[in-house]
Amino acid sequence: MKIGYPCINRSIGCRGDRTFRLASFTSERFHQTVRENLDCLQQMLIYNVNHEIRFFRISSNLIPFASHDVCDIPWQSIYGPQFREIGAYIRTNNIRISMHPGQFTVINSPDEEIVERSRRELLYHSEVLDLMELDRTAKIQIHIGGVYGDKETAKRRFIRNFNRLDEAIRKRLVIENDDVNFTVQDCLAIASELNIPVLFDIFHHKLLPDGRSVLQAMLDTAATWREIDGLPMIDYSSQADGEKSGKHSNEIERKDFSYFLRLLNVADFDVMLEIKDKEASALNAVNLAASEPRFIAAERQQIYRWIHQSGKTIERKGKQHDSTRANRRVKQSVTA
DNA sequence: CCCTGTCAAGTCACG
DNA sequence: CGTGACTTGACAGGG
Repeated sequence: MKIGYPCINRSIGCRGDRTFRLASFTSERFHQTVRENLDCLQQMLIYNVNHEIRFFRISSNLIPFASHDVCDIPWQSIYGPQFREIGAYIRTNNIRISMHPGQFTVINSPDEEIVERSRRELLYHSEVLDLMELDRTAKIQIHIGGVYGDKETAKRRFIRNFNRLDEAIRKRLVIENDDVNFTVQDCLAIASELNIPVLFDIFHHKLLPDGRSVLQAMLDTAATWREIDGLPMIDYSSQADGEKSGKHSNEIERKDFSYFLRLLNVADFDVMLEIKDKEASALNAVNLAASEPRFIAAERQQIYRWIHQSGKTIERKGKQHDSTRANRRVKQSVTA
């Protein structure tokens, strides 16, 4: 198991996701920002290795406007040497890498132009990973997309459009359950047709359950990852205390995470912590995992209940207007 | 310095 | 119909 955090490190004084306004796009501005982002990426990776954090999500902002018409700069060749250097560091230190394109990447859209823009955005992501010469365990995770009033048709269109994507994209693409439209079950159905992995998001699953227990969802999604894809990835986060249902918590909750850790004894994953305070939680998580306490019999019942909560205890936002009540319910179901 | 309107992109739900 | 939310709030202009 590796533990990681997404995109930015808040304690080293640089960010790897600097960008600028489209209106202020110039060659100078572009190069300045890309240099800054790549240098910072190297610093973040070094920080991670020094702190035993061996999983990292690279920001989609690494190369701003990379897939936009405005960008005719051959960044692939210009920054090729630095990409190879970063890739060598990643391989040497056995770091797992993922990327997660934005919500504008929708390959099941009925609008062909949106599909094409999405393809170009995905191509940019695959180029970054290819330039680093990473094997196909470096993944690009996306959601299925929109429903457009007919989920089955939307799923069929995802499958059809996936098959039209470049091989460089297809070999890295993994699909993730979301919190409003497509469940783990939906993703598994699509994945079995396309023979691609499903990345399990545990928090989304609690917000949009499909009847599976957390453990069952972990086992079923893990089974979609072949040897060549690497260890299954999982997105871990939990409910922000006292906030609207669906909001990620600001820091890791030790108890919830320690229960989660027990499940990793059953099915091994690389764990991405989608938590606001980033590397701070990753450090905590690494320490918690390192000091993984022995399984205590007295906790068996609690852990069993945690494993088997299907998510029905959490109301969807919107249907539950009294969010504090929903949040209290979430908390109870986790800590009961 | 601080304030704030706005930002490449899509979809959906809320009010 | 306008706004917020989403993997990540930050940029940029004005006071």
